[in-house]
This record gives sequence, C-alpha cells and structure tokens, in this order.
Amino acid sequence: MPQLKTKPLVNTRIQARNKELILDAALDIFSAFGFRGATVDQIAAKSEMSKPNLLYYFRRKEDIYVALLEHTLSDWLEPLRELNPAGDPLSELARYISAKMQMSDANPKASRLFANEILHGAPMIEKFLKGPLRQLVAEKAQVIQSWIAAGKLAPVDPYHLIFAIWAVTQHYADFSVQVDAVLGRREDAKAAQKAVLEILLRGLKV
Amino acid sequence: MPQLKTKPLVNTRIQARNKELILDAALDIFSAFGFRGATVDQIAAKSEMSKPNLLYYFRRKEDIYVALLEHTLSDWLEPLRELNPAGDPLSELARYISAKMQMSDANPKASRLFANEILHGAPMIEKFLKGPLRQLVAEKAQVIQSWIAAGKLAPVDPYHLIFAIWAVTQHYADFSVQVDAVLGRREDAKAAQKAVLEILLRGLKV
DNA sequence: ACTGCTCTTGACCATTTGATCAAGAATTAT
DNA sequence: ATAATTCTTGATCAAATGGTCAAGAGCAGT
Repeated sequence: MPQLKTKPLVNTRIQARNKELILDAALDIFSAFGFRGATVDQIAAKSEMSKPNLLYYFRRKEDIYVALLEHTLSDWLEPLRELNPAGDPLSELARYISAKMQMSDANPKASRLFANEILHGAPMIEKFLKGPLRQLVAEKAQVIQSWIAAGKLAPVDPYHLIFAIWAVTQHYADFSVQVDAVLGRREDAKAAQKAVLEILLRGLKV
Repeated sequence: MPQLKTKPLVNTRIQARNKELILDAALDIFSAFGFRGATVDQIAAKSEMSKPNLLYYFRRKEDIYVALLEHTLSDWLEPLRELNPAGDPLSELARYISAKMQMSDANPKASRLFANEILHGAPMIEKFLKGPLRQLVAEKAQVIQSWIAAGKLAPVDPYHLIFAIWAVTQHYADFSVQVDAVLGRREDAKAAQKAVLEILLRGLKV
C-alpha cells in the first residue's frame, strides 16, 4: 500500500536545517512585503531552494507564515513576563522598556511582521491576542496597580501605560524609515533608548 | 485627427463624483489589505463601478494609491503645524496630543494606510518624509527646545518626544485589534485620550 | 437634430502566482 | 548491497489579477 502524500512524521537533520533556512528567508520577505505581498518564489530564491522543494517542507504559503509567527510569539512576551512584582517599580519598568528597545533594534523584522499582521486585523493570531497575551497583560497590569496602591508609582492607568510602552518601543522598529527620514540620519539606538526611558519614566515618579 | 487615449483635461461633475467614490472605496480596501493585498476588482466592487470604468479615472492601481496618500498627507501634518510657540507649552502639547488621538479615533483607516506604507519602506512617500515632514518637525523641535531652554518644560529630547507622541497616538488606530483584544472590550476613545495625556504630559512638567 | 466629447462596459489578454505531479537523486535502515 | 524512505526539481496547471480594447450609451454645445 503506497504512502500517498503523507508528510514524514520524523524530523530528520535535513528537515531541521531546511525548515530553518526557509523560516529565515521567510522572515526577510514577509516582514518586508507582508503576507500578501510576499511570494513563494521570493522565499524559495532567498532560501536557495526550488519552489517545489520549499513546498515539500511547508505545504502552503500560509503554513510558513503561521510557523514564523508562532516561532516568535513567545519571545515577544518574555520581557513583560519578567516584570518582577517584588522589584523596584521604576527599575523594573526601566528594564522592561530597555529590553523592548533592544528587541526593536536587534530584530526589527520580527517586529514588523507582527505589526503588519495586527494592522491587517490579526487574522492568524486572534487567539493569541485574546488568550495568552490578554492573560499576561491582565496579570502585569495588576502588578502595576499594586505598585500604585502602595504609593510607589504615580497613578496612571496600567493598561494604557503598557500600551504606551509597546507603542513607543515598537515605533523605532516599525517606523524606522520615518524616524531616519525625520532625523536626517540613521537613528542611534543608544540615544533613542536613553530618550525613551526619560520620556516614559519621568512622569511615573511619585 | 483622433484624440487617441488622451485623458480629459477638464474636470466634469461626473469626474469629481466618481473620483471621490473611488477614493472612498480605495481607502477602505487599501487600509484593510495594504497596497499589494488590495485588488482593483475589490475597489471597483466597493465603488459600485465596473473595473474598466474605474480604470478610466485612474489608469493604474498605483495611481489610486498615490492619489489617496497625497489626498490625506497634508491633513496629517495640520495638528503639528498648529503647535504655537507663543502658547503655554503643556497646553499646546496637550492640544496636539488630543488632536492626534481624535484623528486616530475618527479616521483609523487613514492612519493604517500610512502605517502600512511606512512599514513597507515608504516607497511612495519618501520625498514627503525627507522633505515637508522633516522640515516641519525640525521647526517644531526647535520650538520645544526653546520651551526647555526657557525652563518651561522638562529637558527631554524634542525629536524623541514627537516620536513618542506619534507612536502612542497612532497605536490606538493602527493596533486597535490588539488593544481591544487585551482590554477584552472595545476601547473607549475618551478614556484612552485621558490616560495618554496623563502618561505623556506628567513627566514634562518642570 | 446633429456633432463631438465624455462615460460605461462585456469580452479579452498576458503575467503572476500558489500549488501539483511524476520521476529521479540522495540518504538511511536493514 | 539492497530496499525503503526522504529529498529534490523541471514541467505544468488553474486561478487570480492588472490592465486593454472596441463599441456603444449618455451628455453638452450648436
């Protein structure tokens, strides 16, 4: 009895290597052109692989995209997860903001991939947004609220504070073309981080 | 001698009406799907017009997109332009932030259109970013700097302050799906505006 | 009413693009 | 070594899509 069309269940070395190559290339292409704007041919070319071979590892274009999103979603949450209720509020927030700024600087492509997905209604990650993300933010908003209640932080809405941090930090990755154009030069990541910390934290002191 | 293929130079009433219809429909479609993701058929359907008729008014898909961007670019600058050097710094900034928040609430589609364009490298509006926008921001950064020098505002980098304001205010339009998902409900524009004003302005008091 | 221009559209075309297939090459297991 | 499985690809397909064309309908000026 022939094995018609069944995907191999094992994960060979070649599979691991090629999937990695494809996902690397796909991040480049999807982050630059969006899901619809990216073509399978482009990704295949970038991963130096024939198109049918690429589609041997990921049956459909959408599968690559989803794998890519899943592959990086948890990394995205990590810095927020580390916000420590027992730590000093301003230090903890400074650490979080710095970590986010560094992510924007080190991996702008992943940031743009998400930005694009959310901008277009987040059709693929709705469950993530309404599940794990909402859950984690609720938890950390609670932490911030307790800091405020203890008089250790200025009274600001915790949710909107988190939104502000996300907005500002991701701005440098997602809108870098605009930032650079307005500054008239490549933005300096260190200077930006310093300025952002000042702007966001100054008003949080009690 | 036949007039082969020359576009009419006059602007009839029908032209004005139909171009308007097309641009309205195009804003819906382009903001939802991006340039590449939108199709001419979709825009034609939404404007209740046959495809060839639509292409009678705008010869190429790109022409619609560019017209749409140009059509809204100057609106985008207006609130910043109104920042008054002679006014009270905190009031002026509060007014600017409020105006931006209201734009995000009233016209999220235009915001998403720009966000998408910039996210993908701003191929169509590079000149706008490096010209008029950069010019205006330089001018207003100077205003903010003079406020700081006069001791009327906390010492923050004016450019990054402007970026922070853009980032936060546009976040509510561009990432509304995420905001709503995290909040577990439709975000309340008034509450958001209040929270944003607090978070951004509190640290600017001297 | 006639004339010339503007407006509208069904049919059509070429290209792009996501995806398939069959067949052979390479690798792994026995 | 040999069989079984995994990997690779040229050729090909069907659908989607941006754009064209020719011909007719509508409208304005005379």
